Amino acid sequence: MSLTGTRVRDAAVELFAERGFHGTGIRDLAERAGLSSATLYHYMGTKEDLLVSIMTESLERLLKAGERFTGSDPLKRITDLVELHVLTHATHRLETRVVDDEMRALSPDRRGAVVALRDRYEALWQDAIDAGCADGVFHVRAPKVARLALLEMCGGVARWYAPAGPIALEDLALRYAEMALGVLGAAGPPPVFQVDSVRRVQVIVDEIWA
Amino acid sequence: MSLTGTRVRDAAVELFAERGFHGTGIRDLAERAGLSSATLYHYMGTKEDLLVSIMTESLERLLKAGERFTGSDPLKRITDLVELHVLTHATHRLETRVVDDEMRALSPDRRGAVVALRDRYEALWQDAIDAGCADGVFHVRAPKVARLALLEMCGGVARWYAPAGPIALEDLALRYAEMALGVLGAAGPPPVFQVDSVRRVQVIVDEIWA
Amino acid sequence: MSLTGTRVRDAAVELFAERGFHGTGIRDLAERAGLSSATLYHYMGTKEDLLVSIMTESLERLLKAGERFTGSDPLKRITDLVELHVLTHATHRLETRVVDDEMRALSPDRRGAVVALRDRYEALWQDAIDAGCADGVFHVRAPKVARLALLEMCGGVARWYAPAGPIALEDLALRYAEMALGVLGAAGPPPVFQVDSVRRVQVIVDEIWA
Amino acid sequence: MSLTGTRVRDAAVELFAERGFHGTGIRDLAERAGLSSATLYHYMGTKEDLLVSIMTESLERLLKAGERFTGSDPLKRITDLVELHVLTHATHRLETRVVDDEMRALSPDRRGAVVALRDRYEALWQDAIDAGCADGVFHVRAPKVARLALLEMCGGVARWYAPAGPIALEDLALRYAEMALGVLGAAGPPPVFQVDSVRRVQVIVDEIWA
DNA sequence: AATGAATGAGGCTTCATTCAT
DNA sequence: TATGAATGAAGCCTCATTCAT
Repeated sequence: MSLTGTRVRDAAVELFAERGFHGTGIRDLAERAGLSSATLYHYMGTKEDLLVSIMTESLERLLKAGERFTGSDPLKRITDLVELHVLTHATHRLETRVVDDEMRALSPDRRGAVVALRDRYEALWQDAIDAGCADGVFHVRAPKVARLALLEMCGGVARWYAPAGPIALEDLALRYAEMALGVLGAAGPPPVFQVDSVRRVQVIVDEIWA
Repeated sequence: MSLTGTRVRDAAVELFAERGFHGTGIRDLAERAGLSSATLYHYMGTKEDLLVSIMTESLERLLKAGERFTGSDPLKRITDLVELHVLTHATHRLETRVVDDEMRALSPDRRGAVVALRDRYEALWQDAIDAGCADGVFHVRAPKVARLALLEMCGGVARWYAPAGPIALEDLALRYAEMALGVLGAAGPPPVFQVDSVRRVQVIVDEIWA
Repeated sequence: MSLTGTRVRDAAVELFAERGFHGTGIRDLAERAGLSSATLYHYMGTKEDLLVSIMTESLERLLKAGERFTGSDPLKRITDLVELHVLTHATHRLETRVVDDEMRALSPDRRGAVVALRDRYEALWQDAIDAGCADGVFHVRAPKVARLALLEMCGGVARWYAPAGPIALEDLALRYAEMALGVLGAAGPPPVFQVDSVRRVQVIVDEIWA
Repeated sequence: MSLTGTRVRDAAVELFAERGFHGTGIRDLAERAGLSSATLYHYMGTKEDLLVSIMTESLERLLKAGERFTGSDPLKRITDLVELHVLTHATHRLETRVVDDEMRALSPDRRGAVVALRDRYEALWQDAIDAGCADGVFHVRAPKVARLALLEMCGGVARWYAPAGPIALEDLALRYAEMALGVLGAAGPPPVFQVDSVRRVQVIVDEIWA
C-alpha cells in the first residue's frame, strides 16, 4: 500500500477505535490523515469499505496465525490461542477493538463475509475446547459458554492494556493463559516452558503482522 | 415516569444497544417510540441526556445491589458479584450493553459522573479480589488484571445470551461463578448451596430492578 | 386588561425590545410572563397579534398626544412634539423601541394599518416644520430630511437613556428641544418658560399613558 | 474573496438589512445567493460568523476613514465625520443598517470585539465634540447626548435615503452637516468651500470602500 | 383559567459522496 | 495526485400553534 494509503488506513483505525464508526466523520479522517476529504476517496472506496478492509485484514491475520496451532494437543492449542489473542490485542489494540466493537456498524450485505471470518477464527477455539473436554483435560459443563467467556476475557485486553505500563507483554500473556486454564478447569500442573511458548507465538505474530 | 416517557426510554435502550448512540438517529427513536420527533423532546432533554440517564440509572442499580454484598467473606462476595453481574447482564441485556459500550459517546463534561459511578462499582470487585488474595483464598499474580478480565468475561453475557435459549439463567450464573473462581485460582472445593446463592442474588436483582 | 394579560403584554414589550420579534420565542414570552406557553394563548392571538397591538396602542397614544398641539405656532408646536417624543421615548423606552425597530417584522397584511398610524403621527411633525418654514421661523433647505433627521435623533433616546442616570428627564427634553431648533435653523432667542413647557407636555403624557 | 464568496456576503448584507439577522434563515441566504444551503457553508463559518465579518469589515472601514480626520480643528473634524457618516450610510445603506441594528443579535462572546470597534469610532466623534466645546466653537450643555443624537440622526439616512431620489448625495451630506452644526450650536458663519469638503470625504470613502 | 401533550414545519449545521479541474 | 466546489439527505433541535382535559 502507498504511504498515503497507509496514512488513511491508520487514521481510520485510530478514529474508528476511539470514537466508533458512526462517531467518526469523513472530515475527521481527512484531518487525521492530513488530506482533504476529497483526496481521501483516492485511497478508499466508501467509508464502509474502509471499515470492511480493516476488519477483514485483521481477522485474516488472526485466522492465519490461529491455524498454525492446529494439530497440537488441546491444552497447548488453547494456550497458544490465548497468547495469540492477548498479544495481538495488546500490541494492535486499535484495530482489534474495531473488529470486536464495530461489527454492528456493517450493513447487512457486508456483514456476512466478515462474520464468516470471525466464525472461522472462533471455531479454532471451540475445536480446541471441545477436544480438551473430550480428552478429559478440561472440565467445563458448557463448552460454548466457555468459548464466549474466554474470547471476551482475552479481547478485553485491547480496552485497557498500556504497552508502556507496569505489565510486560509476556507476563500479560502468561497471566491470561493461567486464567484461561482456570476457566477451563484444566487439571494438573501448568505446562512448563511457558515463556518459550509466548515467545514462539510472538514470532508468529511478528511474521504475520509484518 | 409516564407511560410515554417509558416508551421513549425503552426505545432508546433498544436502539442504543443495537446500533450504538451515534448509530441511532432522533427519527429512529421517535419511530420506535411511536411519536413524532418533536414530541420526543417533551420526554427528554437532549439525546445525550437520555444516554446519561440510562447509564446512570443502570449503574446506580448495579452499585446498590453490589453494596449489599460487602461484609461477607471474599469468596462469597466475588461469587455474589459474578452472579449479580451475569444475572443482570442476561436479563437486562440492552441497558447493560449501553453502559458497557457507549461510554465513549459521552461528551467530556458528562463522562465524569458516569465514570465515577462505574469506578465505584468496579471497586467493589477489586476489594473482594484483593481481600481474597490477602486471605490466601485466591491465587492471582495480577489482581487488577484479574478484575478487568472477570468484568469483561461476565459482561460479555449481554452480547450473546438468549433467555429463550438452551441455557437456564441459574445455570448460566453458576457456570460463570465456576469460571470466575477458576480465573482467580480459588483453591479447595467449590462452595455448597450454590443454587441457593444464585436465587438470593436474583431476589435482590428483582427488588432493585422492580 | 386582566392582570395576567398585562403580564403577557409586558413580557412581550420587554423581550421584543431586547431581542427583537424574531429573536423572541413563544417559550421566552411564557417564561417571562410566568406561564406555560399554552396558557399564553388565552391572553393573545398569535405572536404577531401581540406585536401589532403593542405597536398600535403605542402609536395611538403618541398620535393622541401629538394632536393636542395642533393650533399653536410652529416653533411651539415642534418644541412640544420634540418634548413629547423624548419624554415618551425616555420613560417608555421598551415599547417605543418596538415601534421604531420592529416594523419590518410585520407581515404585509398587517403592516398597512400600523404604517398608516405612524404616518399620521409623522405628518404632525411635517406640518409643523413646513409651517415654520413658511413663516420664516425655520431655515431648512430640505424640510422632509429635517423631519426624518429629527425623528431619528429624538427616537434614539430610547436606545440609551437611563432614568436612573445623571441626566434628569426634564433636562433631557430641554437639550433635545434646543438641538432640534438648531437642526431647524430657528432664528432668534429661544422661547421662554421652557421648563414649564416640558411640564405641560409631561402632564399630557401622564394622562394618556395612565 | 471569491466571486461566490462575495455573492454569499452580498446576500447576507441584503437580507440581514431587510429582515434582520433572526428574520433571515439559512435557506433564504442560500436562495438569494443561488446556492444550496449546504454549499453556503463552504463560504462561511456559522451564520453568526457571517454577521460578525460584515460588521467588523464595515466598522473597520468607518474607523479607518474617520482616523484620517484627526488633527484638523474641531469644526472641520465634525463636519468631515458627519459627511463621512452620511455618505457611507447613503451609499452603503444595507451594511450600515446591519451594523447599526443587529448588534443585539450577537451572542455575548462575539459582541465584545464588535462593540469595541464601534466605541473607537464613536470616540472620534466625542473627541471632536469635546474639543469644539473646549474651544468655544460648539455650545452644548450635554456633549455626550449631542454625540448620541448626532449619530442617530446621521445614521438614520440609511433607513430612507434613495440614491435615485430627488436629493443628490452631495446635497444630502451638506444638509446634514448644516443640521449637525445646528445641533452643536456652532456659532458664526458656516465654513466656506463646503462642496469641496464633501468631495474630499467622498474620495476617501471611495478609496477605503474600493 | 390553565396546562401537558402533540406536531408539521422549519431552525442551523454536518453528513458522505461526486466531479471538474 | 490532489482539491475546491457542490449537493441531497440527514443530523439534532426548536418553532408557533392547537387541543383535550
